[in-house]
Amino acid sequence: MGSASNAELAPLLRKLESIATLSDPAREAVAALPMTVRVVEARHDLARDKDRPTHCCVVLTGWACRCKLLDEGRRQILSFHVPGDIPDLQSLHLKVLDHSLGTVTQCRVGFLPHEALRELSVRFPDAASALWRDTLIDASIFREWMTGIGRRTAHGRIAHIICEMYLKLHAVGLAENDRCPWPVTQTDIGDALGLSNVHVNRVLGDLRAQGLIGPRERDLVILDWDALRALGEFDETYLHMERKAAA
Amino acid sequence: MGSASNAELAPLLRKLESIATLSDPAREAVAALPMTVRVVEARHDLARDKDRPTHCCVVLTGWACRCKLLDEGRRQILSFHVPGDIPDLQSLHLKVLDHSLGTVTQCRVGFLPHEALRELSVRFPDAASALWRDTLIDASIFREWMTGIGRRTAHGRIAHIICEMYLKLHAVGLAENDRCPWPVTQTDIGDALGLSNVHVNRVLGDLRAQGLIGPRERDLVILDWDALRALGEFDETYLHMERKAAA
DNA sequence: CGCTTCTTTGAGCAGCATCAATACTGGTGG
DNA sequence: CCACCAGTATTGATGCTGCTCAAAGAAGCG
Repeated sequence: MGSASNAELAPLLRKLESIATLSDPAREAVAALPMTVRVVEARHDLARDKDRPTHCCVVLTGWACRCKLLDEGRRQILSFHVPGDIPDLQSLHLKVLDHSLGTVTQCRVGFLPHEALRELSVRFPDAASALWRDTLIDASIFREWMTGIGRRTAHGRIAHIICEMYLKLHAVGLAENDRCPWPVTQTDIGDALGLSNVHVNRVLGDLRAQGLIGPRERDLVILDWDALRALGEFDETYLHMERKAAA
Repeated sequence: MGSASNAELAPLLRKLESIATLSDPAREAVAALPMTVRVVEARHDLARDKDRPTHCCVVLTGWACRCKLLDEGRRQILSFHVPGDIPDLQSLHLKVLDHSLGTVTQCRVGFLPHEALRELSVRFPDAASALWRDTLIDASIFREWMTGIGRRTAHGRIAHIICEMYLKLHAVGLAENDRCPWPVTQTDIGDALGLSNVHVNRVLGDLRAQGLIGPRERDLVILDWDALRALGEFDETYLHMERKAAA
């Protein structure tokens, strides 16, 4: 456990300022939020379905994801989260969690007491708006994923999520030069997109063979933006970004 | 066009009180919101993708839906809306619409100026919480639909949406005795669940043959709740209702 | 270097899409 | 009152997309 500090909260501030404009007092109030920090190993739960959390989590480093578990091991990943995200901000107003939250990679995670966030919201309406807006963008991404899963081909879905994750990472300074971290397994991608891991593998193979993305390595390399955008019918409006990037 | 009145706003109040608790002053402030009312015919747009609305819509009677349109006539319906719902509440904080909103049946629709809602939010924090909460439940339903489309069979998805719509209608007093209005076409259901209209027809036929729902008529009749719940793995937690029904 | 996790590849198949034709239903006007 | 019409529901035939099962490479890690 650590204690609150401006440095620790930098990812959150950068994220909020990539989607909204904060007044100086609001920014300072966010930076002064009490936060405890923990390092959580990869593939561990941060909160479970049916929990009644008293804190919200901020991802400071690493990737997290939210998911629902069904019968017979079926899993639906609902979202991926990168530094600056507050994946369970909705728990501020929905007492019971309707899904689980866990790490994908090892993460540094900050815990913000609901009480402090509620007080922030009442005292700084523009901070409240920024947080509300964050949850609305979250919902907008759900709509886009739903559309992909319901009505796009496997190739389109995968092209689309590549575009999305690159832009999300770029907005917080973690992607540059058409290259970004890609710590998720093909099974993760499948569970996010409603596909089997085997089929994800084959489609990624196709995209590589067609020169849209680079060969397998630690980072994902995007070789042909136009083709990916076209294949995934990608239109970034739904990300509702205020500015292009923070880096 | 009409003008604001308590009677017109009753569906909105009933909906908000089914998901949150309002203080007396907040309830009165909601009832005093300025609203213009229009009757909109079935299958007409209320707002379009890329619009920058200055009002939010409240459904007063009838059903509405939100959808995204893709190439080659593909369509994804994102949600269905019944009286009391504010389908585009997110436009209060997201300037550009990322999808369209239209009527399913003929509707009476109320239009609430963003300005009035923003003022309400600042003056009555518990009204703001209720509205924020409403958008969070919206998002929760998106997560559930995403899970269904991604990981449930066609039979499960259809069973699930039947359970969901019945409960939503029941919460605002529009469903009783395992019977509820069902004004959507099989193509609508398909576009909501990522299925073809033909397959929806076959699955509905199965559900009827197995005695889970009644024969085709104006209303949908639920004959076997337990079987539908099991088939759709339906767990209403995600609807985050505060009380069982208003009727 | 041995273990586990992840990726890759092959073979066979099932769920659901597509195309196409036929019935039904409610609403309309003569 | 009935014929007509548009939209919707139903049914059949066919085949593609993506699933399942299975096994063999790669890669990271202690």
